[in-house]
Order: sequence, then C-alpha cells, then structure tokens
Amino acid sequence: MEESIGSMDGHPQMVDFGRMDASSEVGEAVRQHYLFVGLPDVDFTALVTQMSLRQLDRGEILFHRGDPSDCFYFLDTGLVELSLISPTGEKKTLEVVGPGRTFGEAIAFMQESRFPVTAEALDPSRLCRIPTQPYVDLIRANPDACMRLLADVSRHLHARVTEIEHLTIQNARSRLISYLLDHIVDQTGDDEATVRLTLPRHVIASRLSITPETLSRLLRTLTDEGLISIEDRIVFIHRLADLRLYD
Amino acid sequence: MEESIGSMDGHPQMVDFGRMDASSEVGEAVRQHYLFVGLPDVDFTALVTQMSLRQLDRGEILFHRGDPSDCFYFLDTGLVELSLISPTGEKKTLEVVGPGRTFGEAIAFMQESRFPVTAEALDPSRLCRIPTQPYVDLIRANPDACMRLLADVSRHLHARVTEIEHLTIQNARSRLISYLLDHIVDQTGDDEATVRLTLPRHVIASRLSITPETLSRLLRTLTDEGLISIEDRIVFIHRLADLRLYD
DNA sequence: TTTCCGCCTTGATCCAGATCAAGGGACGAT
DNA sequence: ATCGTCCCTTGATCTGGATCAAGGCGGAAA
Repeated sequence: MEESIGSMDGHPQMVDFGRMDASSEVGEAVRQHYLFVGLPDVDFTALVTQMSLRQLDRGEILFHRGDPSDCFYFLDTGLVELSLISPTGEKKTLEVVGPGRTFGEAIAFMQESRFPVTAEALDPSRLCRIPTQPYVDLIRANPDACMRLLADVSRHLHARVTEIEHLTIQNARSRLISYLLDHIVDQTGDDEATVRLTLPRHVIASRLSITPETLSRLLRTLTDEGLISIEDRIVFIHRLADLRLYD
Repeated sequence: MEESIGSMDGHPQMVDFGRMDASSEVGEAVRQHYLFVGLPDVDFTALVTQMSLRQLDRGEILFHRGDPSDCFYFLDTGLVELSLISPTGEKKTLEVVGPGRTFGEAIAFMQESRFPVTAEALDPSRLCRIPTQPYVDLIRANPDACMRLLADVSRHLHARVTEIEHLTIQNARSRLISYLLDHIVDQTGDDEATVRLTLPRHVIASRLSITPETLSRLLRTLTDEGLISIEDRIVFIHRLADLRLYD
C-alpha cells in the first residue's frame, strides 16, 4: 500500500503525455480492440483526438473505488490490478488486466456513475484514457458497436456471477484448482499440462480470496499428493484428470 | 428441493397460456417497464405477439443454470428466486425478483448464451416470456432503448461487484446489517426504523450466504445488544446510528 | 381433536482458513 | 561482503461460521 517516492503533488504521479494520434503505435492497438473495430474511420479518428496517454509507475493508483467515472482505459503495456479495498485496508483483487484489454467501460453507462473498483499498476504501465461521453455518442449511432458493447458488459457480468459461485459454493482448494486449470499454457500429453504463474503469489492469493499463507499451504498439499510439482513460477500438472475431479 | 406433486410430464409443470395481447393487463405492465417504455407503439405491438404467458406453481423451476437462453422474463405476479446450485446440492440465492421486474435479460446478448443461474418460483407466479432475438432486433434500431439496456446491465454488474465485496471483505454480521438497512420500509424518528422480512428466513440466509442457524443466532445477538427487536416478520431498529457503524 | 410437517430456534461440537510468529532465500544498494 | 527488504514458506494457534442434533410452534389435513 505504499506510494512510490517522488512526485506527491496533487493529482499524483500520473504522467499525461497529452493528445494521441490514430496512426501512433498505441492508436493502432486501440483501433484493433473489439470495442472500436466496428467504428468508421472518420469516427475513430475524431474520437482519438479526445483520448490521452498515461504512464503509471509500479504501485501507482489510477483511480479509487468511488471516484466519479467519466472515462475508461485501454492498457497498452504493463499490468493493472482491479480490486476492492475495505475501510480497514484489506484488499480483494477482482481482476488483473493485461496489455490489449480495456477496463472501466462496463460501468460507465449509468447516470452519475462511479468506479466500483480501485485500479493500481502492478508494473510500470502505459494506458490510453478514453472519455466515455464521446464514445457513447458514437456508439449511439452505431448499432453494431452498441451490440458488441452490450455483449462485453454481459460477459463481465457473467464473470462476476461465476466469481460469486466460486466464493460461495467452492472452497479454497477448488478455487485454486480452477485457477490453475484456467491458466494452462501448455497441454503436454494426455494427462499433463503446464501453468505459468505470471503474477506474484500474494496477488494470486487475493484473486482467490485467500491469504498468501493458505495459498502456499494448498500448493504444498497438491504437490505432496503428487498432483502437481512446482519450479519457481512454473507449475507442472501431472494428473490432469484427477485434478479436474475437484473443480 | 422438492418438485410439486402432479404433472411430471416432459418439460414440466409450466403452463403456457399462449400468445399475449398488448392491451391485456400484463401487456400494459410490460409496456411500463423501462426496457420497453422507449419503444414506438408499432414495434411494441409487434413484439407482444412474440411473447407468451407462463404460470408457475410454488417450487417449480423455470430454467436451470446452463440451459440455453433465447429469452428473458417479466414477472407480473409472484416471486422468483435466482440462485446458484452446486453439484452437491447446496444453493446460493443471488437475488429474489418481485413483480414488475425482468430477469435473464442481462446475459442474453452473448453469442451462444446460457442462463448463468437457476430460476425457481418461491410463490405461485405469472410471468411473461420475451424471446431475445426479436427484442434485440428492435433495440438495434433504437439507440435510446439500447442505452437503457446498457445501463440496466451495468447496474446488474455493479450489484454483483457489491455482492463480491460483501462476501470477501465483510463478515456475516455486517452482511445481515447491510441487508436490514437495505430493506427499511419506514424511517420512524431519528434513530429508529422498521424492516419487513418479506422472505422466509432460509431464503434470506441463502441470500446472505450463511446458514439459517447462523441467521437466527445473529438476529438474537443484535436483539440481545438492544439494537433491534423482532416481532414475527417485522424488525424494529432501535439504534440506527449504532447499527450503521458496522456496515 | 390429533397428527404431521414445514419453518425456526437453540445448544454442542467441529473445521477450514485466518492470524500470529518466525525464519529463509533472492536481489539490489552501499 | 553486509545489509535491508521483499516475497515466500512453515509452524502454532485461534475463530467465525458450518454441521449435527434436538426440540418448539403454528397451520393444514384427517
């Protein structure tokens, strides 16, 4: 929960590199995103003039839960954590967003909307800030884009329902197993697979709503049972079928 | 988890009263709903011909989690519970829907969509079944309606995020207090209020992700502390400010 | 009336996961 | 090298809420 040392002035360490350019590298990347891919060139070009670039250091907060939201973000490079933070400081990670994804768009369409989560950079990150209103004005005239946005928000909703299911009718062990199965990078052979733990352990723990200690113990248990083995950040699943029995 | 005795034939006890009428009582009620109020008369009238009425007995299941979803529902009278049910039979109530509300619309806009929850009638209920595709075709041509729908789904999403917050960074006592505060019907005086527990205790418990035993004990604790008193289904809050301290 | 059953309460016990406490190892700064 | 300082693991203990078990009560059926 620390602040990076240095610039503590007012609205803090965020560097705003000002206006964007549709032909810039980031502009191209945003253009590919499914929330924009359906827009006519003229509209997109006009929209880009409203966007701005932001650079975040590791540990910097982009916005807090409850802040008024008049924009959403496209993450170009880096890693951003979306979390809930209690008055007493405990944190629950809802999601970790990687490059090429947007966040904050799903709740921008309510009157008087506020961010329901806090966004913090886990790594140095480059983002593109997209003001909601101009975007809304465009999609209002673009039924296809509107439908895609609708599907996008529905997908978010569905993910949250699944999360609630995991929290209420699964236990910590099952949640970890689901997490591992969801992050398989390599299905080597019938009953084996590889998972890369790209996030720090404590972030994974928060994502699973457990403590780092419990995560550590659960991984150890699975290892002792011969279901997996671990080398640094790589998990080898040895008995995929057995593991799935608990999902 | 019982089935009502009687008609166990195929797709079960649901009675389909066939096509609807825009000038019927139910038709008028649907018309008022914010998902339809913006539609031109012609469109709505055309849409109504695609709707159908359903009657559910208490305990009947309207759809299960995982069923393909090509429609959503408007509840005219009765009470419908939306829940998650684990393989081992435990149930987590997500929401209880009352008359005048729709459900199932929020996830209908994904390709190959399935209901993420199970819907069961807690009371005898009359519903209107609205096929998704015709509705989507209409709102595609109606930006205002589309925006309202977007706001609706966003609201659902926001509610689920709040639910996750309650599950992860609040404890059972706080969740109960939040529930009570959310259901105040009468703010009598400065520091007093009344809550009507319209749902059976075990449904409230499931809504709060606790067991009925725990709910009972928590209510007793709050009573012993002089914060509330209970008469049957009415809860009198005596020290509203104190109660809020735990929210 | 009695009997039954669904719904709730209360008590006793249990357990998954949190909390508290104590290292260990990797890595960067001096 | 020698510090810190993260980040992770392991052990010991605690606890919120679940589970198991036993009534109580009110309403509907007989």
